[in-house]
Amino acid sequence: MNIPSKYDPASVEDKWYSYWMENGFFRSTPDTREPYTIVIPPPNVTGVLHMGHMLNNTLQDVLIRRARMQGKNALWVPGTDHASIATEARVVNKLAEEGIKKTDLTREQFLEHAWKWTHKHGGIILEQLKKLGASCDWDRTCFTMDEALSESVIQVFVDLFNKGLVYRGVRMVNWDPQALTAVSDEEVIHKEVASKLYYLRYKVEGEEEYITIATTRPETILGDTAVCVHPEDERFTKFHGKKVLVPLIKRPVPIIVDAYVDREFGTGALKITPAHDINDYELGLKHNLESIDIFNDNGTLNEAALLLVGEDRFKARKLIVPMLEEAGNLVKTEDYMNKVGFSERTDAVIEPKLSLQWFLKMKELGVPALEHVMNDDVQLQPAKFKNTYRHWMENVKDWCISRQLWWGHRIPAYFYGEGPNDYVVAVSIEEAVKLAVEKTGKTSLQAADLRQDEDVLDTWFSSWLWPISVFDGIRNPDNEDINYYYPTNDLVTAPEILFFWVARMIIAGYEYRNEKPFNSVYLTGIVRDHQRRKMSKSLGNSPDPIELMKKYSADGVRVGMLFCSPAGNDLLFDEGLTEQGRNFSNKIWNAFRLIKSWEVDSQLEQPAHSAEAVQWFEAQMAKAFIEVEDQFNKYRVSDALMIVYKLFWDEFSSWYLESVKPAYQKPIDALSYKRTIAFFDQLLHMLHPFMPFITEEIWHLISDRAKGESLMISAMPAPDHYNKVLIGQVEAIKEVITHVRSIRKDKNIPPREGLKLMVRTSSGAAYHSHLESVIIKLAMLSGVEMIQEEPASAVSFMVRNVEYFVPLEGLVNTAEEIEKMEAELDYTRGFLLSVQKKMSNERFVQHAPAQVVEKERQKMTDAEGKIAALETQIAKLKAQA
RNA sequence: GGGAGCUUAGCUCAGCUGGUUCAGAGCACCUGCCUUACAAGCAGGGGGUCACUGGUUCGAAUCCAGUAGUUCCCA
Repeated sequence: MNIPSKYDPASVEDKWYSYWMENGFFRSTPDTREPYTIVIPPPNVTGVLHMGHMLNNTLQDVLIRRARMQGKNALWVPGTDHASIATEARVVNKLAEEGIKKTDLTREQFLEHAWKWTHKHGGIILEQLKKLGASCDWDRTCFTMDEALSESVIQVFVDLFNKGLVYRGVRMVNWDPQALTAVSDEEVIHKEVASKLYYLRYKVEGEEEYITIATTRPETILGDTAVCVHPEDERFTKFHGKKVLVPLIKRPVPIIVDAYVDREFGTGALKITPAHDINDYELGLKHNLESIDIFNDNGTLNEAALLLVGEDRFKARKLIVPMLEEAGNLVKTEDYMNKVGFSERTDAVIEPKLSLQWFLKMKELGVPALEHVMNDDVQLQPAKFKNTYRHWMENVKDWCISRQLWWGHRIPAYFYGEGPNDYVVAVSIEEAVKLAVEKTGKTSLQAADLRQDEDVLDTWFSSWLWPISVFDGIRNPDNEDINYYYPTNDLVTAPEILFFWVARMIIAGYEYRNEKPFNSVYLTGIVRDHQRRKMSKSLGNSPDPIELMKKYSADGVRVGMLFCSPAGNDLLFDEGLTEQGRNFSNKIWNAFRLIKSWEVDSQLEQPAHSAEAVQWFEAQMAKAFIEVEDQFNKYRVSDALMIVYKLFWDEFSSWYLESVKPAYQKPIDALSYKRTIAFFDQLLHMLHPFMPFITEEIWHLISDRAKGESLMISAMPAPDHYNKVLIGQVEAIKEVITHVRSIRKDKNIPPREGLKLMVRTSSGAAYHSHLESVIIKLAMLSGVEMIQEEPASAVSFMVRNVEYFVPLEGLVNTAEEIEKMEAELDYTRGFLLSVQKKMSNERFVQHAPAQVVEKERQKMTDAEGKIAALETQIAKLKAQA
């Protein structure tokens, strides 16, 4: 058979993905098995795959494939999120390119465009996930704006409203003047910005005195309604109860006193603009100040500003400074670093703004969600995030759930009049008419008389139901799916959305199922480049995942991602790691090629070295299975992979295969062949969750398989014990072999030239003679001989107190040998001294556990034996010289 | 300003309830090999006062306190 020496993934990956799909291996329906469920964190419907998705979904696929092979009924539910702000922004941009303004369209027309866009681009990302090998049940693909999910959202809103938890109110919100919508606190990103601090003096009314304040936003003075000083600040006592004139517009405003003012900052006097600063707003409420809103929704100044009407806020800032200077109000300007809030979605500077919004009361709802995370009913992996979580939940604020957008779930509130409370909340307009009639007594009210709220709900208000709504558990709370699959097992997501999403899902879970949505949350790190910069489109430092998979194969990229992804730590992605992943594929491929090239001779007896190697590898592999299981239980997927990687590369390829490998063009015995194939088969099982494609390919090539058989649905071996003693013995003979190889290299002896190894045991040290034939084979020896007297002219070494000699006539440099041994003797003496010191310390012998003391005693006798052996050898060598 | 975390080899990180699995892994590096499975490879090898200072202890990378640097979250 002629198999190429390089594995070619391109021809393999699509073939097996189709095979899996055709056979319905990804599908799941409730049955009597234990379920294992993951719901995907739904990516934005119009998004494209980035490195964060790659990491996230690789992890999910590893978990789900492993669970499936462990005999669980594994279900991974895929889907997408409508992402109102992001998607609407894209649609607006696209329309703008076509010369269409959103304001020219009706809501219905705009939504038509948005749906078209969604259908065109939606699902691209899901197709990309298939390339990665994601074993989702695609028949269950959900979208947050599917009918069932939308109805669930509306039903929940109505329910929460009826429970008195949803309310409408005027609040200071984070206004995005570009998207023209309020955004939640969590969607505001604070960044340090170099700006200026302007010192402005306000004339005291009726006097020739001035109060100087400092501000970074001079344009907002037009909305000032007070100046505030600290009550105990003596500099200002004389002004208490007086008024100052706002510069330029000369509006008299009161000087108020409040301990809120930081006397040390700026001048110790603070201008108060309740409409445009959250702290000022609070003070305004406390002191009954007027609130003057000087901005339009798009960030330009309105009539209330009196000056610079129609100018953008940043232009107004530039323009007002010279005006203030001319009027004699500008005292000085300083450079200043301050934190400014930016919109996560549009990057516009957030404007604090008073507006009428819908809110959800969070305090009460949050109680079980906090409790069940703190007591580990819901486990955060890694647990360090519990602190952060608690901090947030203990300080949770009401959630502003309305957005001034069209793309999303429209708020089901229907107004029948102009009053602030002239509305009803209902799941449908028919229901709303009924309620409105009831509420008003006006039996003549009809659907046409009602006007639905224009706003839509925050996207997270639908995704917080995701683990329930994908199983239709809101509308049909007792259906078979939700009863079987919920709560789900693991959620894999980024810590950045711990509060946006994870916390709220937990809240919704307890509110609507009286049960957690998932057992564990695996928080992945952020994918960064090797300079620790976050990977982003704007920096251009993110590789295209699809290109990466083309270059290094899906398996290679999966392995590359996992190599650098300890849970909760950011990962520094490096293309070198995907290369390592690809190289690993190749290694597996070549091991397969080797085995496949063997010819079997059933007449042949199994050689001793093969029998020994088989026994040993069986133990070594069982050990690895047990360790992998342990790592998975700790969600240390990266470490689990490393165990498999080393098992395959070092133990299996470098030690085991080299031991059983027949000489060139010689056949192998049937028993060794059979065992080797069986080992390979098990290794493929172990590897499959990480590298599904190459393992499936080889699994089909290595033995005859029936139609419809697949590695992905075959059972994962689960040994529960292994021969620890044997593994320890093999570790010792590996050292022996390495020593011999090293001597060979030092002395430049070609591999063909057989060396003789002599062994001397004393003081009870054990030489593992049953493993001798492995030593002979791998160290390429001509023979092994047990001796009493050390031979003349030999290089020697010690492994675990057994002395080994390689006689090398004419090649031994006696002086060098002596030097080497004396160095080792020195070290061992020092070591012995430190142990003796410990043993002669009575407090150690008394306080330390007996086991520890016993170990120390053993070390002492070992070292003593070693010293004795070295001393006699050195003496002998010296006598010769 | 408040809170949390991190600091171990050139890089990325393991080291759980203090004691030979204690100074480890992978990559990178150095040396020699195109040895018929694999140069995307094989064999051999060199790297670290465990940030600093003090404390607890018979014993500290590990526990405690402080210092410095660094990252993140919240305001």
